[in-house]
Amino acid sequence: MRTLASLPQRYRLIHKLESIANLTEDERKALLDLPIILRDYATGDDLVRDGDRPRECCLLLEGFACRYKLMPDGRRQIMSFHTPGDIPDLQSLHLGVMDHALSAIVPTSAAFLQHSDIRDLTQRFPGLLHAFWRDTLVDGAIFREWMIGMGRREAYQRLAHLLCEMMLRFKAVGLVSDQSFNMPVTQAEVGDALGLSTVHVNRVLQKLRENGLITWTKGTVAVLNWEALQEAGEFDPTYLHQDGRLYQDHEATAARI
Amino acid sequence: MRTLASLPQRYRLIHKLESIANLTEDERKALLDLPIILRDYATGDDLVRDGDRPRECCLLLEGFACRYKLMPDGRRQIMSFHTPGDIPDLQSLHLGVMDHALSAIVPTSAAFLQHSDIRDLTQRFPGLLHAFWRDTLVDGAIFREWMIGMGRREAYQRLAHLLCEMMLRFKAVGLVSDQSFNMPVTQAEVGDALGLSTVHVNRVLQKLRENGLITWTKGTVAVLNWEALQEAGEFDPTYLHQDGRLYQDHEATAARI
DNA sequence: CGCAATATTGACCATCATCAATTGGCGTGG
DNA sequence: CCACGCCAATTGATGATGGTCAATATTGCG
Repeated sequence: MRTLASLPQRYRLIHKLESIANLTEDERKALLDLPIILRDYATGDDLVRDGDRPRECCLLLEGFACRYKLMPDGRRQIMSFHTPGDIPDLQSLHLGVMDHALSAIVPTSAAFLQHSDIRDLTQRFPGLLHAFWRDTLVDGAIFREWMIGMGRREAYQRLAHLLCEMMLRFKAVGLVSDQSFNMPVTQAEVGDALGLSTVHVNRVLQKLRENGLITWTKGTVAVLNWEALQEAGEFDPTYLHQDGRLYQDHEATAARI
Repeated sequence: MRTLASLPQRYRLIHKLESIANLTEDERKALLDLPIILRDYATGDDLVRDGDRPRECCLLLEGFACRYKLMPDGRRQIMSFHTPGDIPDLQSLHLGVMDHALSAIVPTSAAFLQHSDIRDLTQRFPGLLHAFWRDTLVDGAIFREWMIGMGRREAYQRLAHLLCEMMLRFKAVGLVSDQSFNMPVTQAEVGDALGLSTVHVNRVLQKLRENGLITWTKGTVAVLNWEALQEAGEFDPTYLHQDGRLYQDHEATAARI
């Protein structure tokens, strides 16, 4: 049986969890010993479908995914974006039925962890149980923040805020370099996430560029003026609860593994 | 030291939890033995404030509360409504800092449970730990549904959807009789929850009444046509995951296999 | 009875959606 | 190598949902 330890991306989950909780050496080891099933997906494929009753959770290794729900008329609301290191359907551990779907936005590979294995793990390591619980709570906090955006922020702010959030989340898994990160989503997808039309996303994006806040080409976002971007989005990172460890040192963590 | 068992509303929490999970006799008893601190609040008071680092969770006994966040310009976004039986800040068990506030919408009384007592309880009763975790996950599912509403549903649908949700949630704690329930919120508060202006809430409300779907006087909502209301809100109750007993059976079955 | 909060109504306006057309990038097959 | 096709990005024009402002009723309550 294959385990997480056999993968080149094995450190992603550890980084992610350590961005929100503190892990012991034993816990790190136990995580890496998790048996996995690898699966690859093409753009647009569903990893988990609305209505499913999963018996496994899915750890993203490469690519980019989103959770979404379709309206009866076919329109789509995207509820979250997910980077490598995320376990977007961790909730399925305790909510039997999926009330939304998870799909790959670009070619994506994922490691599937059996619920039974996770239950076993969290029984042996209560610290991991709390880390996972905490992860689902941060998830909820992000939903709340998106609600605020859609309810009370206008398009320009909303987009700026999303970019700030993604910047920090990518940073937490070591995927930001030189103030840029890979954000491989179409403007239509951004619209579905922010509750805006594609056309409007395009126009607002142009303003962000005109104002010298960002650059966004070929799926790569470069933040030119972090201060101004935060201000434009009224961004306060508290809700991300990325305070698992005060000072993160990814190099050190990577070296240990 | 006072315990939950000494209160007339002691069964609210049990009802609530049993609407989403299955409790054993021992677990029910242990819940009722929780030491509590009682506090009463007037309309508009904060039970928990943005930025707090709580060491206790708050179980609503009477009244009605909401979680909200203020924008820099003073506008407000309400992120959830809470009925007696809810523990709206259960998340504070694992997220140190409050990223929003909790306030009383009408005179409200609450029983505060120390984090340490809850931790103790969940250590002795893993079933309760899972029930609490599940509760926070249902919370998240409701946030997602509200996001969908604000992103993709227009005002009329949005309001109808909210009423459907509240109906089922009140039902779960035994607070619906004769297709009516107490919804003591102003139109301004509904607006802050749905991302609408007070004026628009008023107009949409009138349409719901004109169409014979509901009545809403003196804080009491009467649902005149449940079918039509669900249809108007495109309401699908799956996301409330009010299938605690069913679900637990599946889990137990799964565990046995 | 009278104040204050809430609900209601009307007029006007802004953000953003919709529709439609054009451009540009890129891979594929001839 | 180029034409074709497809998808994403872009632009323009028009309109609708819902916001804002302001005034007036209504209700609750001390």
